Amino acid sequence: MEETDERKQGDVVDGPAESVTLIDVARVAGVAPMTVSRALHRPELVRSATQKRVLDAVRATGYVPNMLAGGLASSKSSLVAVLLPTIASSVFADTVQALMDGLTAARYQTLLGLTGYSAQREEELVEAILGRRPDGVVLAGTDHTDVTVERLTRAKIPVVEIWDLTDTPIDIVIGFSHEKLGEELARHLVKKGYRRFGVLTVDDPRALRRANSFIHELQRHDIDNVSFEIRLAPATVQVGREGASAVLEGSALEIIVCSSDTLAQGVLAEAASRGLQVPQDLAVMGFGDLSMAAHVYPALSTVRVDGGAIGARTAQALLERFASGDRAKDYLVRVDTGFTIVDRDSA
Amino acid sequence: MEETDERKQGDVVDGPAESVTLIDVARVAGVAPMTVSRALHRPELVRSATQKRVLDAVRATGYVPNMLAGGLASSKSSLVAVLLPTIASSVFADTVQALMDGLTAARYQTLLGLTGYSAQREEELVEAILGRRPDGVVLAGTDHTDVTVERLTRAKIPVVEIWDLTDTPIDIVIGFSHEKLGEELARHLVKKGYRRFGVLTVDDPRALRRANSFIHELQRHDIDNVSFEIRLAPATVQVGREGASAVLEGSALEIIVCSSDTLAQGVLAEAASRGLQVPQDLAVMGFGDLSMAAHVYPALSTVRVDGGAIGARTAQALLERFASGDRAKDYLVRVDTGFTIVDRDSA
DNA sequence: CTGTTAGCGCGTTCAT
DNA sequence: ATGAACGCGCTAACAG
Repeated sequence: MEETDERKQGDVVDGPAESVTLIDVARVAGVAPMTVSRALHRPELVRSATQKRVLDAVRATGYVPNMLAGGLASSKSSLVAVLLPTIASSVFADTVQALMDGLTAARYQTLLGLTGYSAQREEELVEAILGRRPDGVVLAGTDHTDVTVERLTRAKIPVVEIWDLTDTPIDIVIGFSHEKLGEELARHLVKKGYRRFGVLTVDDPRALRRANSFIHELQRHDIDNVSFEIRLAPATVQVGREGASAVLEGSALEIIVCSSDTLAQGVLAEAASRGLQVPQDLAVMGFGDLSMAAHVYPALSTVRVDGGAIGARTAQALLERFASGDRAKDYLVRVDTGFTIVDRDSA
Repeated sequence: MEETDERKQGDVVDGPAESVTLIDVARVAGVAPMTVSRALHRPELVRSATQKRVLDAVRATGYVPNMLAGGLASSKSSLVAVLLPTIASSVFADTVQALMDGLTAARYQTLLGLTGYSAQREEELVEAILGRRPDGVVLAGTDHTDVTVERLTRAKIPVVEIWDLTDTPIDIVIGFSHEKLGEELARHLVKKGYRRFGVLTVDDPRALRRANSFIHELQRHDIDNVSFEIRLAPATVQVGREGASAVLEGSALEIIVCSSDTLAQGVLAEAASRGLQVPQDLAVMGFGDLSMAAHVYPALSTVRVDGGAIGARTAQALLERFASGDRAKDYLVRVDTGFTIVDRDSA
């Protein structure tokens, strides 16, 4: 890392040095401050001639509205907080993109917080973030500390829990049931004739719930000897490969079910290095949204989730609430975005 | 998508309905509002007995400081804006993670904006975001509209341009030279004996600069017949695979240089489907930070960039500025984080 | 359609 | 170590 610090040349930018306020603009435009405010936010309430003079004054002065002041005065921040476990996990990428697209179009801005899969960290972040008086909060998952839930409830703003489903949401929940997914996947694979299963998962709470309900459903079909391996998050290809070794020890398996496409790729790599054909010798099941996986590994089966839909629906739900002025949430919304089992048949 | 809206059961949360203010806390604690403020922000200026009474009152009331009001009064928002082309491109994931880790530890919050590689969109976002009076701004790249640069300069706050290097930064720049990278890579590969090159890139500005300087340097070594293919961003594996087909048309190549690891994976897939051994029959060069690539494809060469270091260094630079009270930037900082050519030799 | 008054909740600056 | 007065920049609510 080469580093240089140098004196800056004497380049002074012309124009007003101090921050321009609404009052300055009003003075230049020859109107009252309130008229400037209106011209900017509710142009329909202002004569177009006045409107023009104001806009000219804004341009002339380089005025940038202070949203801290505006928010304080109006109790509306135009801010939405988004709390995710991590940004690394690409499963959330589409969701965030769609969510932000929707919010930005409606002139909302996004405050991002990273929880690292820790409910404790989420709790701290929620406290800090509520100080910003966001108009809404989006959280990944439904596992929160009691304090988090209480703070969120007291804030009396729309709260959306995503990428999961529950009968007792804080407010709005948009996602799918990880239990149902595990169950359906088990039934699907049993019906296809698989009997010797391996399960490889990281210790992310939602992944564990999928795995547990998967295994539980297998038991209902009298399949007990499942080779079960849990690794520490984050899920990387390397973890997948090492995990595959562990899972494959002992009895020969017909299929390994992974908690993510990334893990699955590691399993594929391990399979390849052992000379196993996928899916003939060993089938591999992933989970997620990594469109890459399907292209690179046509042999990989996966459970696909539409992260973009979750994000888009979340933005929509928030904007509806904002528009309706329902700052107090007096009805629940529960959207099941579902999932799709994408199966590469062994022939 | 199954959807349900249901009336909420009559669950009223106990505790104060309206927002608690500093004054309420002061009343409960039996002190002046100012003392509460101090107890919270500068505990060392308050007697520990008073301190305790205040904290008890805070807990009792469920008070959450209003940072809009605090920011307005103190002209300090504790907010850092981060503008990225996209969140999908995993190259930025490590950077954002490290940046936010550093900032969060210092109690700064992060406002995220997605520009979609559009300087115009960036300009609009900058305007909107400056209204929030952030204490600092982080931008990907150094290509901005004049208006963007002017607004940022006028804001008189630290501005960090990352993932690129320039002699004329707005303020701070932390990254590496894409031109130098292209040049060095060309020299490296020529020295290794390669002569028949293909280049596959997406139209992201920085990728194009790498590609152009790469090709230019090849020309200085009398290599002109480079098979050059530009595709529309975003870079996906699918694009990589299709692009590979295009690049491979015409004369046989010894190596294909890609603008990202993701594209490279598509090229690898295409190579495999043509029965080409990598790197013996065809070498493939990627770019980025996708640790996955190296594990899944040991045959893939790449130019590795330490995104985490960029993020960490950016946080550090910002925090230094904040601490020094240098709201007006009167010196330039230029950090070259460099890059590493990781070569899988053909034997 | 436009102006006036009042205050959002907090921190700065003095005084005590 | 603590308190009182003032204002940050803006908008709600009303008046005209």
